[in-house]
This record gives sequence, C-alpha cells and structure tokens, in this order.
Amino acid sequence: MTTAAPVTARGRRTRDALVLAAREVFEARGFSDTRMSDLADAAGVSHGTVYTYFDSKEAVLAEVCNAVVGELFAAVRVPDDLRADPVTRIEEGNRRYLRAYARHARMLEVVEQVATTDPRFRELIDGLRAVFVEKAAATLRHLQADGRADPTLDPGIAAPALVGMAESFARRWHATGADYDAEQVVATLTRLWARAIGLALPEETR
Amino acid sequence: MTTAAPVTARGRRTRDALVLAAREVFEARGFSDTRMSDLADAAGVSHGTVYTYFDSKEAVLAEVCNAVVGELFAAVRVPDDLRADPVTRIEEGNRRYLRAYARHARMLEVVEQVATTDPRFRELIDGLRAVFVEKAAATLRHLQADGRADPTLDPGIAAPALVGMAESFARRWHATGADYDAEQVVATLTRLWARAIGLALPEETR
Amino acid sequence: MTTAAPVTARGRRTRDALVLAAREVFEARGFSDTRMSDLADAAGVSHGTVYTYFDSKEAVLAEVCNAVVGELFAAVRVPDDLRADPVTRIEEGNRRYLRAYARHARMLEVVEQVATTDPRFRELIDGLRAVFVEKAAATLRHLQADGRADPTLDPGIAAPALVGMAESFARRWHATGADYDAEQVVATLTRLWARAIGLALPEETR
Amino acid sequence: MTTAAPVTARGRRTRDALVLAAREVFEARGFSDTRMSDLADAAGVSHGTVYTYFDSKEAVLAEVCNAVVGELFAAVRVPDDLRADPVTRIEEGNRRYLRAYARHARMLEVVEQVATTDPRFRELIDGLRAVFVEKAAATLRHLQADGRADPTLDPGIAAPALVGMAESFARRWHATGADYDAEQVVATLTRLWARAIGLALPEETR
DNA sequence: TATGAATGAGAGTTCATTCAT
DNA sequence: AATGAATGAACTCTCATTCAT
Repeated sequence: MTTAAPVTARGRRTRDALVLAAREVFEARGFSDTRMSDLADAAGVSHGTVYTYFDSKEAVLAEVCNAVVGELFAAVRVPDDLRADPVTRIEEGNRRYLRAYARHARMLEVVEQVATTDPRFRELIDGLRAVFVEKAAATLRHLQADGRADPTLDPGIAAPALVGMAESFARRWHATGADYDAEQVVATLTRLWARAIGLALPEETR
Repeated sequence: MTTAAPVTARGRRTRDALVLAAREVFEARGFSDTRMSDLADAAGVSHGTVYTYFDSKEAVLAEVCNAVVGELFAAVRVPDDLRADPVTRIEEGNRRYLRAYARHARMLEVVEQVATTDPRFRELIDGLRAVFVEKAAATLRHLQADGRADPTLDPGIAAPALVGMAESFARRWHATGADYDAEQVVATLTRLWARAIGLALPEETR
Repeated sequence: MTTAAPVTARGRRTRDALVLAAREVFEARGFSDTRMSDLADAAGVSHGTVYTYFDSKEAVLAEVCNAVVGELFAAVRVPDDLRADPVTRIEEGNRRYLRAYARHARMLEVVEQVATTDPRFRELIDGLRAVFVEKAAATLRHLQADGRADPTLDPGIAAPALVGMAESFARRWHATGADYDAEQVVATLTRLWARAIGLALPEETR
Repeated sequence: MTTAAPVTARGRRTRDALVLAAREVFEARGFSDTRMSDLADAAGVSHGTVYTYFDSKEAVLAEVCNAVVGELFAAVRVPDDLRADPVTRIEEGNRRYLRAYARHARMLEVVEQVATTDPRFRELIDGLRAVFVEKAAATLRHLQADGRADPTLDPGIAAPALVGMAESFARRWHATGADYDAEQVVATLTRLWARAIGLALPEETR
C-alpha cells in the first residue's frame, strides 16, 4: 500500500512530517472528512508531494496505523511474571490495556470507521483484537488446566467476551468522555473478569 | 428529518417499498456507498420520487432505524418475571438481546458508521445502549440490596462493562460470521455475567 | 400561452384564485424563485391543478401581466384635455405615470427579470414602453408644429429619452425606497421635461 | 468571492483565459443559462479547473464585472476641463458615457439580471450608478451657485432623473439595436439635459 | 375538475489522483 | 524531490411537468 521509501535525508524528513501531521489531522477530522490537501497543508508541503511517498489516502492511514498497532502490541507483549498471582496478572493486563487504549482511542475509532468500508483495515483491527483474545484464551486454558478456573467455560467464547468487555468499556469511556477514576475502573473490570471465570478473589482466599 | 407522509394508498405503498428496499440496500452497501438512486432503483421508482417522501439520505436511514430501534426496545421491554431466579432472568435477557441483535446486526453496524459523522445517529445509538445499561444497573442494584450480589461493585462501571461484553460479542459474532452454537453462547455469557457480579450459580446453591 | 378557459363557476373561481395568489407570490419571491407548488399552495389548490388552467409557469405570469399592463394602459389612455396648457398636460401625464408605476413597480421588476430570458415578455415590456414613447413623440411633434417646442429635436430620440427619464426615476424610486415627496417629484420631472423640449414655463410667460 | 490567485505563469494564463471566455459566454447566454461547464469548455479546460480559481459561478461573474466597472469608472473619471463651457462639458460627459455603455451594454444587462437575485450585484450596479448621479448632482449645484442653472431644481431629484435619461436611452438603444447616429444622440441628449436644468444653449447666448 | 404521486433532466460542487514543469 | 495545475468521475438535490385515479 505504501510507495517508495525516501532516499535522501530531506525525503526522510518530509515523509516523517507527513505521517506525524496525518495522525493529528485524522484524529481531528476523521478519515473521510480529511482531504489529501489537509494532510499536505498540515505537513507544510504541497498537495502533490503526498503522492511522492504514498499511493493513496489509505496508504497514509496504514502508515499511521502501524505506529498505533505497534504500541498496542508492545503494551500487551510485556512479559507476564508467570509466578505472579493470576488476579494480579489480569489486573495488570487490564491496566495496561486501558492505558494503551486511551492513548490511541481516537485513532482506533477512525480506523474502525474506515474498516466498515475497507477490508484491509478490517483485518488490521480484527488481527489486533485477535492477539488480545488469544492471550486471554491461553490464560484461561492454563487456569482451567490448573483447576483454578471454571472448567465448563469454552475459552473460544469466554475469551472474546471478556476482551470485548474491556474493549467496549474503553471505547465508550473515551467516546463519552465519562469521568471515571482510572484505578477504580481497573479494579472493577478485574473483579468482574476474575469472578467471571471462577477465580477466587484474594480477599476470599484468606 | 422525515418529509410529508403519503396521503393516498398508492403513496403509502411507494413509501413503504422505499423503506423496505432501503434497509436491504443499506445492509448490502453501507450508508456512504449507497446513492439515492440505488434506493430508488431497488424500490422500482425514479430517483426523484425518493425526495417526495424524504428530505435526504439521512432521513431515509432514520426511518429504517426507527424499525430497528423499535424492535430492540421491544425485545428488552418484555416484562421480567420478578419471581424468577436472577440467573434465569439474566439468561433470558441475554438470549433475547443476542437474538434481537442478530436480526439487526448489519443495520446497527451501518448506523454506527454514520454515527461517527452525524451526531443525530450518535445519539440514537447511545440512547439505545443506555436503555440496556440502565436496565442492567437496576438489576445489579436490586441484587446488591438483597445481599445477593457483590456490594463493592460500582453499578456505574459494572453495568456498562457487562452490557459491553454482550454487545461486543454479538457484534463480532455477526461480523466474523463465526459458527457458534447459540445456546452455548447464551449459557457462557450468562455464566460469566452472573459469576462476575457474585451471584451463586444454580448448581452451586444445591 | 394560456390554456382552457374554465367552463363551470367552480372552475372560474379556482382560476381567479390562482391569478390573484400568483401576483402576490411573484411579488414576494420573484419569478424564478417561485415554484408551481408555491402558486398552488397560495391559492389553496393542489399542485397539479395549476396545469388545469395554465400550460406553464410563464402562462401564469402572462395572465398576471395582463392586469398590470391593462391598468398602465388605462392610466395613460385617459383622454387629454387638448385645450389645456401643455405644461399642465405633461405634469398630469407624469403624475399619472408615476402613480400607476408605483402600484405595479414590483411586478414590472419581476417581468423585466423574466424578459431577460423570455422574448415574449421582452416584447410585452417593450410594447408597453412604446405606447408611452409614442404618445410623448406625438405631443412633441404637435408642439414643434405649433412653434412652441424646439424644432431641432428629433422626436425619435427625444421622446424615448424623456420617457426613459420618468421610467428610470420611477424604477429607482421604488427599488431604493427613497423617501421623496411625490408632488415635488412630479413638479421637478415636469420642469425638466418641459424645459428640455423648449417649452416656456408658466412663470416665464407672465 | 474569488479564490486563490495563480502562482505560476501557466496558472495565470489559465485564469485569464477563463475570465476572457466567461465574458463572452455570459454575453451570449446570460448568467443563469450559462453552466460552469460552458465556461470551462469555452476556455478549453476541464470543468473542475474552474473551481481551482473560482468558488462559484458568481465569483466568475464578479471577476468579469471588475473589468467592466473599472472601465466605466475610468470613462467618467476623466478630468473635466473646468474652464470649458458647461454645455460642452455635459456633451462630453454624455459622449463618453454612451460610448462606455455601448462597450459594456450586454454585460450590464446580464449583471442587472443577476442583481434581481443576488444583493451583492445589486450593490455593485447601484454603486456604479451612484457615481454618475453624484457627479451630475455636483455639477448642477455648481451651476446653481453660479446663477446659471435653475435654482428651484432639487439636485437630489434632478440628477438621478437626468442620469436615468441617459442610462435608459443607452440601455434601450443597445437592447433594440436601433439605428441612431451616435453624434445626433449625443447632441439631442445634451440639448435636453442642458435646457432641462435651465442652461442657455450656445446659439442662444450669441 | 381536482388530486397528489411520479418523473427525470439538469446543475453545481468536491476531491482523489495524475501530470507537466 | 517538489510543486501546483488539471482532470473528471461521482453524487446530491430541485422542480417543472406529466399522469393515473
């Protein structure tokens, strides 16, 4: 989807400026309301220059997405301390997820919009979600194997449901601008999640 | 947003045909990829005729939405049998919700897309969601008052989270076309939901 | 340009209501901004009914014009008292002209607008003007024959010029809504007109 | 009302071609019967190119008007030789006015048409006329102060009347295509004008 | 005679993309 | 590498007029 990588330092600078500016403009106006010339203006280059580096408006968005997706992946890839308490690990997962989501909420909204039209972005979003779902499913399976989680739950259903719970909450939180206390949200989601899969909560194990 | 209602039977027929056709076309092509003439073609009338009954493409969508929103409201408004077991009631709620969602999933997707651009549809969707969230919050509060649900959960956080779980699952189910068994999904979501708020499950009360 | 004359009394009434309403609407909105349905609405009939009596929007305007032109003709046709003093006759002509113009100024403006596009109305307006010009030319010729007006003036130029003076003034007067005293305008135009053709003014003949 | 000025020579050329072509097309078809694509075709560019330089059809007309109004202003601004005989000055004024009008008669007609709908052009036309009226009024006042013109005439009425005489004549001359001798028209209008305000004509002063 | 539904030609405008310089 | 001019497909909405009832 992307075009020629820049060869000179000047080219590199122009391209970087474009990607940086694009994110701001996309966040401000959404995808379809952003014109190529808006991107060019924001980056301080001429209209046609965008096409020196990108094939299309979608290609610019794809580039912006790379950064976003990368950061979200990074947030979830942080290695679990496997010796830690499962509830603590769920809590830490939720905390990181909500934090990463908040940073990129607007762009995710924009991409979600484009995804309704363009299957490539549909795949991107779905792939991103799949990573989180797969991680949740793996965790659930381990806990079931250890006899610590409800063995009757189908991880293929429960995992997407729980990830959806977090995602949906994060999305609405950002969209409505509701005034929640972040730690209370983390605590509540964690409590719901842990109990939902049958984990005993810390205070109950005492 | 809507224009003159038809006076004669013929007009009524034409208008109805338009709304019916519009739903199909919107579902097939999405909102922005649907042109007024597509609607007219699908209803077998000239494209100017659409403007006899609707001010704009948005007005047609609003009309289609009325039916969708109406049916979803109807599904949730079905009176609860208050004597029933809370878990059974959650289960029945989930069953109805998923069923209603399935019937309208594609249109909801379309409206969600438009909502990113048009605040009137944003409100419609948000209002719809609010009804479900409020119902879930009320139930949770009752159960907490009865000492049957976790009293530490903030219904203002837990309710949107749990509704989000169901909504998110329903949305992805439809979008990915995954091959789940409906009753197993209902059972799993209900189990997750009930346990999450601290309800004892039937088999455990024995 | 007009269609079938009404046969029944009811038809007569409908048609009259249309013409009456049309004048008001045309005066209020101009020709091109008036839609057939505006005419129908104003007359309290349905959209299609207008076509029972008129071929087109232009035909309605033509009908309205008939009344206007008729009244203007009437105003100028009022028989001159040939024994009266020429200046008095010019004065009386100006007075009547300005008065008639004021009553129909807005419609004349509307017709003038249509005339830029439709030659039939061009002819109508030009024909109307020609009547006044011809009358002025005839008067001038008589006065020249009597040795009372400048014999070097070409009536073919002087008459349209002087009528133009009155018409132009009347038009601008209405258009700008300037606050002149009607009798002072009559007096001034008369003085200019009379002197222009070389007539001695009353006070100078003493 | 106008958009970006061209930056390159090529752009300058295109824009100039558009304005030039626009005048011809407007003169030939009038404003409302001219489509944007007619302008583009006449200038040999694609119809989207018009929007590179102009916001709207009105903006193109405004640009064309600038030239017209400029030339008319120039014609009237030519400095009077104040030592010259007043009748000679009136004659020269009429001569210039008629000549300038003739060159732009069709465009003035077009603008007058648009002015019935668009107040911005109404103001343009009215402002143009005001310049001529004001000049005539000033002249009349001077002559009255010098005791050479009828002191009873109200310049606020007489000036617009006399300018209207010339304007109206010029307009009809062009519109009807009458075959007058230009110098005879100048002579007649001058004679009428001078006598009207009470100036002694040259042959009478001998 | 009246109604109001239906038609469809038409016009202005936007903007992603291409291209000459 | 950069510029900005040029392109033209696409799309919404208006409304005079026709026609079935």
